[in-house]
Amino acid sequence: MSLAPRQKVILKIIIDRYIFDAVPVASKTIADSYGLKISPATIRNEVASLEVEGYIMHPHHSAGSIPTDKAYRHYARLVAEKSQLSLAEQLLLYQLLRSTKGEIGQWLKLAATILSRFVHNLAVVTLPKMAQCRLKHLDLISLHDFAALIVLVLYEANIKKRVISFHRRVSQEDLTRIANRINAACIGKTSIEITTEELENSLLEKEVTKSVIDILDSENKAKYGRLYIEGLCQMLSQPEFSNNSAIVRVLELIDREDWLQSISCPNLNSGGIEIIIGQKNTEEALQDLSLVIRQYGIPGSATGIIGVLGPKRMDYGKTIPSVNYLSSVLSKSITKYI
Amino acid sequence: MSLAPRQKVILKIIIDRYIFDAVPVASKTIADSYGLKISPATIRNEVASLEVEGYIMHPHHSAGSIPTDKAYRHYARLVAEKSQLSLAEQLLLYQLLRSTKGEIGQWLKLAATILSRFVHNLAVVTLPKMAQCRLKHLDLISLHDFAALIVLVLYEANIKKRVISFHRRVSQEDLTRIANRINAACIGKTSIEITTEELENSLLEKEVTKSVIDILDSENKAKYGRLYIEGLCQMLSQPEFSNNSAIVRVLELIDREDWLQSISCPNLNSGGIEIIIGQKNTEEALQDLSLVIRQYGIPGSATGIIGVLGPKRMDYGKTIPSVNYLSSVLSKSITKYI
DNA sequence: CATTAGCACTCTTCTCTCCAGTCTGCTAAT
DNA sequence: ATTAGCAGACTGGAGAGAAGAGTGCTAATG
Repeated sequence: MSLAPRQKVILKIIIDRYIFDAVPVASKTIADSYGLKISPATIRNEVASLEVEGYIMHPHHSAGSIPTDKAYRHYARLVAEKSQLSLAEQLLLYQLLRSTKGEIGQWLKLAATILSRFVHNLAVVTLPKMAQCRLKHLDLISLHDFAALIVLVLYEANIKKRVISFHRRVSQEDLTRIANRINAACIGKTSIEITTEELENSLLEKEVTKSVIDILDSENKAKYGRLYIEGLCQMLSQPEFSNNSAIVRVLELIDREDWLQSISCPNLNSGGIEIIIGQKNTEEALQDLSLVIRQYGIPGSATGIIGVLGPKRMDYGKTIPSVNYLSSVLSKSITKYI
Repeated sequence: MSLAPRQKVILKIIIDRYIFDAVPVASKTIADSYGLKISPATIRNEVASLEVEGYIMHPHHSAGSIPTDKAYRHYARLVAEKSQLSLAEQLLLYQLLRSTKGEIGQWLKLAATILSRFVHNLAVVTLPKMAQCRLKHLDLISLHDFAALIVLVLYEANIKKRVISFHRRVSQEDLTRIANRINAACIGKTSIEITTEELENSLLEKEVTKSVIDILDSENKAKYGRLYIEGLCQMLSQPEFSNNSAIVRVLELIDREDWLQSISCPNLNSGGIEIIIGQKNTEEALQDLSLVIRQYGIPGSATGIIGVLGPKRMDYGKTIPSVNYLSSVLSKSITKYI
């Protein structure tokens, strides 16, 4: 059932207000502010039907109204279509993002920090990642006679390293020779394509190739690249986290490396923004929280995600366009690094 | 003034007990437990002199005793000399540490996780780092015509990368040639030694060399290598953090990248364990906490640190030998990676 | 018929008090 | 030197009461 226009206005006021000060909104407050020319009594009637429709609830009998998950979702859908950052805000974020150079990881971390400060919640950004990693360059560097460092440069400018041990002495010359051979044969290939090659002449070469495939495979298995999380204390300063069991729940969640992987985000691959509010979260620890995330990067090639985690009572009107904007900035700038 | 033997016993009981259950210790509790054959009244007399000496205090007039910073320091000094992990504990930690392979960062992170679970507090471990970084290997990998990825392998198996942009087209062949020349001339050198070289023939080579020096320099500037922090929620489950302003204070501290750098640890470079309790911390946010850290690695070559952060009321008897033991294990195993 | 004023009722929150429990500090006795 | 005993101090929780905020309902109003 659709809401009457005035109900929509009242609902919006309740949500805005509650997002602002985290206090249940009284009918008098609604009537007073915002120049609505109706009395508290009328508002109470409307609020009663909003409650029947499941958009608001009361924490106790004689308390003001607070929005339900349904209301937040309704609100977020509206906001996602309409809200944009002002030019000044866009410029601010853009300028802040330019203040580092060089390393993509540092830069994405900066992006997360900026986002978290801007929306006062926790920000997550992942390194961009290919669906199937391809080898760009291989180095073998002798550590000592019986061990070497494998350095793998992937497309997306990502670097993986691993130590490999040998049962016999191996010189740097041997290693260089093997690296050259593998580079010549495997550059641009995925782990599957490398397996089909039959380049292994020596046992050593075979061993190294196996490690390379192993590294590529383990990289492929991950849904996202390395995760940067910033602004924990931004989020935890929110009144929702005044009792510390809520804090511990969040900390335990993000202590787990894979928490982001287990969240299902159907819109993400199509490039849309994904807004998961409250109970809709499959992850139990997230059921009092909201997650706003979006993909960035070059679809089909390297993609990462950027997003915000916070209480359901987050400022969607600011958060959603911020994520959208930063996602597009990252998408454009990422080509520099790849 | 030195304490009488019985005072020492009582003091130890108070500290042990308070570390165990975080509740002020009453004279009756002391008398009852531990088979002391003296009455609460006698104990109260002794406690009174302990208070005069500054070893204990009372949170309010008729409350039990809690240890002061001075008491903790006294206690920690004793423990640091005597305590050792049991063989079973050593074996446990050792086995747990073997469960990963390949990448040093992952391994150190695992070490931090194990330590934090073991002592129920926050653990910090840094990547080992040379006082002066030396170049081990340089790679230049073309990203596109106008940009390349500089990959620097340092001793300590540490890898640094940076994107460099050019004003004209540069092919992979050019890059490889430059990389070979720089490798030939600079391997094993520090940033200072490289500057004195006069190998820059082309503008391009000059530019790359400058970047290399820059990367080495910025690496030199840092006091410690990359920091791994684990077990935040272990620490925050302690009763000391039941009010969340204490939590936010800690979070704000470790959000700052450089917090560890600003702590002065005179014992660290001589290889000893450093125990900084309460007010002795220069960092204000740490003044209610204790930090137990120690160097590991190969002095003069690559060294890192490993330590534990927790409330002053931490289990020094377990924490100190754990840090000691893990530091020595890391020192031995680190050679595999370097 | 939508709107509103008025009022009874509910629930929270703050403060105050009281009481039981805990523990110390002191004194006098051993 | 040690201890028993007791007064006094402080905490923490329970309970009561009052103030305040806000709703739901009803009846009146334009």
